Amino acid sequence: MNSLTLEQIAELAGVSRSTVSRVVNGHISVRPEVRQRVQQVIAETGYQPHAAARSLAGQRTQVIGLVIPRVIQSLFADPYYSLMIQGITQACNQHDYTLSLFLFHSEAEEAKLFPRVVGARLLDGVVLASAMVGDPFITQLLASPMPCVVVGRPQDEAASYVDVDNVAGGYTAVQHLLNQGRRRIATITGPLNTSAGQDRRQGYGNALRAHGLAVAEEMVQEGDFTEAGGYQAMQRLLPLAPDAVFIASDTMTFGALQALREAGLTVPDAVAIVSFDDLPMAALATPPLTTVRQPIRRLGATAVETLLAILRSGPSPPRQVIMATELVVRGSS
Amino acid sequence: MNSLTLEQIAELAGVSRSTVSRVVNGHISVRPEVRQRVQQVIAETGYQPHAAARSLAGQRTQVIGLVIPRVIQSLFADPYYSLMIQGITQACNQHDYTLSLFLFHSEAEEAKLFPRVVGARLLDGVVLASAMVGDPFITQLLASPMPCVVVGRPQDEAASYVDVDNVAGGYTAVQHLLNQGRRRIATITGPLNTSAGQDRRQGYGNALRAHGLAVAEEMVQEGDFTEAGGYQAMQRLLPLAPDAVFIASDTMTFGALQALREAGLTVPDAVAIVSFDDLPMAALATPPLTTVRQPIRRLGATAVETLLAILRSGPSPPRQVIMATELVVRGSS
DNA sequence: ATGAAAGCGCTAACAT
DNA sequence: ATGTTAGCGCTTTCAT
Repeated sequence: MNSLTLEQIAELAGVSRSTVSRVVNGHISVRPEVRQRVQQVIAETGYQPHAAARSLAGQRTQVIGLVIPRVIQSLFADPYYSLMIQGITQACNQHDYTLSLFLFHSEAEEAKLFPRVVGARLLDGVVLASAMVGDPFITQLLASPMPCVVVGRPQDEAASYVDVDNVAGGYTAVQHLLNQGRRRIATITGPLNTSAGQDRRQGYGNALRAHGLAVAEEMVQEGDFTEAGGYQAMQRLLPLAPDAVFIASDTMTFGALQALREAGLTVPDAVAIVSFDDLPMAALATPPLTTVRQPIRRLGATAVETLLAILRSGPSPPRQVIMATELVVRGSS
Repeated sequence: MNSLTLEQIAELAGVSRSTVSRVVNGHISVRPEVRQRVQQVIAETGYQPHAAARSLAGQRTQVIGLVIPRVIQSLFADPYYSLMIQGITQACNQHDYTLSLFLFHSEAEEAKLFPRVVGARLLDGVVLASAMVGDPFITQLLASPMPCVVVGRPQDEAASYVDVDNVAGGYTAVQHLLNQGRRRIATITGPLNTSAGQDRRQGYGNALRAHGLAVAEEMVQEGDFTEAGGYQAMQRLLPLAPDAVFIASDTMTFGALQALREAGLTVPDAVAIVSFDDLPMAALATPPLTTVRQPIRRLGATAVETLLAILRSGPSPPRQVIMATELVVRGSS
């Protein structure tokens, strides 16, 4: 079906190579009738341009990378990533870009693959997700000339990024609990070396302080965004007898619910819970979760679109998009 | 850091372009001292070959594709995919291949992207996952000259594939329930247009028949591998008062447990459950799940390795790998 | 063992 | 509006 070249199409259509190239790339300066004829031949033959030849001559690959540095393995299993990837692929498909996936399992892999990611010119740009603050890969990547959009809030404020307003999300969650009359409000945070972990914890503190309450450090337990981590963090919290917990992800909440069940505590009567994400499973939990919804798919799609905008019109000024969250009230609070 | 070309490295090392190329590609016919000198220069300069130029001249891209046709969106959120992707990326990283991800959200996208996947020569080969039986994309793909390994059991027996023994897995699960003295054993199947759905259901039937029991069609409820689907299927099963259920995926089991809780039925006392996958969450459920473990990561890695074997030594004979499952007994049975 | 040279299939600047 | 031409950076015969 296809090892035709531009040259052959040109011959079949009785025009030059350049004209075919112009048609393929949608340039304007081609007479409609000629364009028509060429398109006809292309359709009949099933001609498909050779990607490598195009990249070589044209200096762009139409490929972008999704880079996920050193996720803890169980963390990547969070449906969060699947949803983000769905948004990313959808945007790529729509804009005729191909997505390459770089998932690193160790620092050694990061180091080994870094040159290939930035040096082999096989990527026009990169979406960087779920980076731990201070990961050397990110630092290097942002310092390189490779166009890059971070999903999350990078330390480097000159970087382009797409994020949800995690501080506001955390604030809203805790405010909701306060409004319900809860006062012994604990939190299970995400990893505090991620921006999402930090920011949601910040929102928790802000809300308490806004209501004249102090943050008790023992009421703040760090989790790791996994179900097992949520379970353990909740167990550490139980002796403190909180009447509510803000948990920084739905997945951790599933683990925390388990710990509460084992302790014989009912939700929301004994302990109210608000969590974060609104995964598809959140509505199906027992009880259904009150949770701060973030638009995960759109986050992924927006990251791609932001990257494409940078590819079109240059890296400056950095593009920074903050998306809103929305509190979804269900049975757990 | 890098827009060096082979030519420049050659000059710096005082050799010809060809020699540098030989060193880069590990050919034998280079004097050790020369090789050394060239490698030195490469290391010092951080030279990285240009991927597109290489592909164009060398006829191979060192990129493979992971193609997932038309998943229902919520299905892709199953941690199963994350785990498989982890195995796939790990194998790719190890063998210096890049992975491109093609995730289709509609038949229109499949049709639009098919020519790019097989025609643009940007892929050396393809791993095809989670295909529905009879999906036109698969038919076309297997008919094309693109080297391909299916994860699952394709209809076309001439295709190369990697799968777990789903029939045996289902059999073992149900046999376990029979051994516990259960007799009213129902099943919630996967989608019956997938090979995994079909085969696990087959194993269920085989086990019943082996014990002299007949399959009652109303005890077989089709699910869709999602939690919501499991919930609904279990609700349909409740009026039939099964004393055990074999559920074809852990994710569906989470939904089914919810339905049982709402009905006030205890697991395993009133209803015993065996499911399939052994996701990380399975051990944390209430109760912990008895489940048929399948080596999801290794499945992904093996698919890649099988594909690379085909790339090395041709498509025939088709390579077909069947991996074993293992029953993990926990609290739900 | 090494170098010279001919492409791989395309884009884009230039010429017409 | 269209054709001509010079690369893009590499691999791979073919000489030597």
